Amino acid sequence: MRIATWNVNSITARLPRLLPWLESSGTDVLCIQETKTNAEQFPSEQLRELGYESAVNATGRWNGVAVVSRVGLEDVVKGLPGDPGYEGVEEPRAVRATCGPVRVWSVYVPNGREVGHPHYAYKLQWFEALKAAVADDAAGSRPFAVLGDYNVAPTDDDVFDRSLFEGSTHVTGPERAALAALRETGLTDVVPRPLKYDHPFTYWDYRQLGFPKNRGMRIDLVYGNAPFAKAVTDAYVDRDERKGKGASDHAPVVVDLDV
DNA sequence: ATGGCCTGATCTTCAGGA
Repeated sequence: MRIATWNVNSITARLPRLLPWLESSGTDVLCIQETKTNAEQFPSEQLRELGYESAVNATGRWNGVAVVSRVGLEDVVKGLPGDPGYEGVEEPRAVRATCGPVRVWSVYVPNGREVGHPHYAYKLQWFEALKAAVADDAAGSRPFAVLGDYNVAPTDDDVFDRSLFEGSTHVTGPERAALAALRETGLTDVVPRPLKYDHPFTYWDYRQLGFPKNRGMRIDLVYGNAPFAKAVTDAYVDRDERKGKGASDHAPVVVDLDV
């Protein structure tokens, strides 16, 4: 089984690349983030024509997540139990589904904006809710993974230049501690291999030649439980999908499983 | 080749991204 996660930065804008990529890559299950659409405008019908069912949690121009699968789609849960919400509003940042033998969450962790900003506190609270929501499955015997845009670089090697991130979000102790706490539930960071260069970056800023200069970050992560991690036969970043016109600023992370 | 931001809405400017 081939499973992937991809922050598409608008599924409407990305559709001309997403649909061919699903087929050419042979992806069975795709976790999508930043659909930037509401559920009604999500291209469920076009995906269905390719043989994929969709579970969508999306409400408008911001955020939005989905799981699309051609190997079954059951037990759908839209939204994170215990989601703290931001300024009193719960945002569409999580959706869960069981796809054949594997259960997945597609998550879009809050950005945090700046250290000390209310959005940063929200980010840390959201991680706590995520941990509570996945703990049982993380410790379970069914292959299970939380895939998505975590908006945290787990180590200093996961950013192109640590010195440029001093005082910034995505690299702080509390954010990395939240990742560590999540792993304590029984999850392992399934680190993909890079297809080029030394670091498996998954995001490159659109600005200032970020991609050609490989000024990237690894913030799109696959956290799998023990049965999931044991079944992994390969994992890589499909950086080719970051190339050219009409690319998202994130590349897909692809994982092959023997399940 | 991989080339100096992109997206959608509040729409000719802006918020948000990270």
